[in-house]
Amino acid sequence: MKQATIRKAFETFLREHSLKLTPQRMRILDRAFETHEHFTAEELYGWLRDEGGSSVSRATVYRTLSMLVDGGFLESLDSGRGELLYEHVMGHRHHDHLLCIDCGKIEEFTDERIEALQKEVCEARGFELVDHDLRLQGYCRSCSLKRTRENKKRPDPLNVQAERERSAGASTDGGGGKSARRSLGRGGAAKSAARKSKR
Amino acid sequence: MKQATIRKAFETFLREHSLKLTPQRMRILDRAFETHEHFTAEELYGWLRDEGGSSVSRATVYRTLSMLVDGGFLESLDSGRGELLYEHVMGHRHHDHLLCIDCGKIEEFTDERIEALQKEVCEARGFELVDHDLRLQGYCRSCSLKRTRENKKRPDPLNVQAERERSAGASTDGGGGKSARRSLGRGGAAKSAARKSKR
DNA sequence: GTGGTTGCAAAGACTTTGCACGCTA
DNA sequence: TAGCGTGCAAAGTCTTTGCAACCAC
Repeated sequence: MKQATIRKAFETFLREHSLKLTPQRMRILDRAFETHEHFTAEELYGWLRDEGGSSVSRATVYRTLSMLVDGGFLESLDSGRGELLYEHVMGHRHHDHLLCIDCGKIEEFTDERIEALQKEVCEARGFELVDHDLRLQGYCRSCSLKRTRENKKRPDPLNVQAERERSAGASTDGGGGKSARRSLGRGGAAKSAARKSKR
Repeated sequence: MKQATIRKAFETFLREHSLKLTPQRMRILDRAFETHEHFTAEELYGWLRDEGGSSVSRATVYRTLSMLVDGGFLESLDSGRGELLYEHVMGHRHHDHLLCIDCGKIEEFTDERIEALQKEVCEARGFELVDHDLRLQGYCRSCSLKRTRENKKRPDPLNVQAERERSAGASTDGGGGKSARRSLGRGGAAKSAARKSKR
C-alpha cells in the first residue's frame, strides 16, 4: 500500500527526535504495516526470524514496537487473554473491537454515536478525554451459529456462569460472565508497561 | 454492608461446585468486599498479611481471586497500566471506567445509551454480545485543571513524544499522550492466563 | 476418612535492561 | 568520529503450578 508514505512519516519522526534510521527499525515498521491483523511482539519477532533476511533481535522488536506506539504509528491493545496486541493505526482511523471469546477472532467497528456519547459523559464530569478503549466480547457470527446449532455444547468454562446468574442474583440483563475464558486454575494476568508510574 | 448476604451467596456457590469453605477463602472474600476501590491481587495479599490474623499465602490469594471472578463475585479489569485490577460486582450494577492517566484515579460511570448502541452494533453484525469493557482514558477534573493552570502541553496525537522527551528529564511529568507512561524504562509485562489457548 | 486446599518455592510467560560492539548521521 | 542502536542473555514482574501436609465435610 502506501508504504512509502508511512516510511516517510517514520523517517520524519525519527529525525525530529534525533533517533536513527536503522535497517532493523525499518524492517519492523514494514512488517508491522504489512499485516492487517493484530499481532503480538512475539509473533512479529517470529515472522521476521522465519522470513529470513537480516536478523532482528527480540529486544529490538520490543523496543521498536514500543517506540512505534509512542510515535502514534501503532496502537496497542490488551486482548484480554493475556497478550498485548499491536495494530497499525495510520490510514484507518480509530476503531473499537469485537472479540470472539470462542475462536478469538477480532473484528473492528466504529460508531460515531458512541464516540459522541463518550465525549458527552466526559464533559459532564470535567474529565479531559484523551483516548478510549472499547471492547465488546461475545461470539462472532459463525461461532454464534455453531453454538445455536449444537445447542447443548456450552463453551463450558466450567459452566460457572449459569450458577452465578442464579446465586449471585446477578440482576438485570443477562450480560453474562466476563470471565468466560479464564476459568479456574489459570486465572489471568495482564500487565503491560508503565509499572514505573505505579505508585 | 450486606456482608452476610454475600457470604451466603459465596457459600452457596461453593456448595454447588463441591468446593470447600475454608477460612482463607472467607477472609479473602470479606476483604475484597470490604474495599470499594479497585485492587490488585498483590495489594489484597499485602492487606491480609499486614492486617495480621490467620495467614493466607500468595498462591491462595491468586487462586481464590480467580475463583471469585469465575463465580461472578468479582470482576477483573485491566487498568491499562499493566496491572490487573479486581473489584467486587455484587450490589452495584455494571459500569464502565474513566481512568486518569496522570494520577491514576479511576471513576466509574454508566450510560444506558452507550450500552444500547453497543447492542445495536452487535446485532447488526450477528455478533452475540456477552460482555463489554469500555475504558476512557484522560485527565480527571483535578488533574485537568492542574494542567490548564500550569499551561501544560497539549496531548498531540502524533507528537506527544516531543513533549515527552523533554519533560522526561524535568520529570514532574505533565503527562503526555496515551502512552505517556509506557516509554522508556521498565515497561511492563503482559501475560496472563489463557495462554493455554494460545495456539 | 477422603478428596479438595493450602503453602512454599520453583517454574513460566512476556518484556525489559546492562553491556560491549557496530553502524548511522 | 561520536553516539545511538543492536544483540545477547540475564533480570524482572506478576501469576501459576507441583507436591506433601492439612483440613473441611
